Amino acid sequence: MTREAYLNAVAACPGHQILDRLGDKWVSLVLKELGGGPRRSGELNRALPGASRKMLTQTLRGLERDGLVVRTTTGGAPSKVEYRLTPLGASLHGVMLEVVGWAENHIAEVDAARSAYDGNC
Amino acid sequence: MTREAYLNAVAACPGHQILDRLGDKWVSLVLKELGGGPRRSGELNRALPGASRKMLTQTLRGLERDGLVVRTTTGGAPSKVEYRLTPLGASLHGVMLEVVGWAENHIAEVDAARSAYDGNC
DNA sequence: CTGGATCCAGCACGATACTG
DNA sequence: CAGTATCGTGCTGGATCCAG
Repeated sequence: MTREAYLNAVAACPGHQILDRLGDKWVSLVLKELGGGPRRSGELNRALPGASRKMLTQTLRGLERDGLVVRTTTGGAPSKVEYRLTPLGASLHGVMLEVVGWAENHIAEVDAARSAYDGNC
Repeated sequence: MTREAYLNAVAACPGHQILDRLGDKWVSLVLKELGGGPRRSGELNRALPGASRKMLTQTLRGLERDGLVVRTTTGGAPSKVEYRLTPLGASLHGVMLEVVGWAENHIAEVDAARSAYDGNC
């Protein structure tokens, strides 16, 4: 019970919610893609060959729900749907880029540490 | 095969590796805890009641392997183990704090968006 | 005190087929 | 073209027991 309460507290923590989102496998990729401008659903599918349509939709729904992405439907026979970042989403994208920047600057150290660790056992 | 190749490419991306780490449920909590100074294993267990010892160890091993955390054993009968952040780890901790800061500044907007989304259905 | 090994349940994800 | 529903499965993570 204590555990459950603790877990709830953790889940309610703002930082954790966002960290969770960013950690989500596809969120960062979608954010990155959308950071380059609005995209159609099909374009995202093609740009992210590793993501099943299910996951893509799921991810986009989540982002939409959080107000990070806007979904625009231009209903026609060949339905067209466009996704684009909201200002809020763009802002988060910016933060994400900082993390990515850190990663690129320090990945060498991490790799070195990994090699050392694996080598020494 | 294309998918697999793509997934490998994604996995190899520095940004993704770090994002994955930060997104890991316990990493952020451990980082936060260790950001307050070195901790003994038992202390971490008590500080993070939601984490099973298995996950804690697993998480710490990962961080250690990445050179973000140092594990110091003072072998005695009652073995004592201390974990503390490396400079690299502290650096990542700083980046994480930026994300957390963003989260705290914008969580209200996210919550509002969620309410609106859930309300309209 | 620390942490590895094992067993098992829950769920997250992918594939497929179907609606509009 | 865009999205949903269903089903099967592989992996993640928790509980427990055991060793140093």
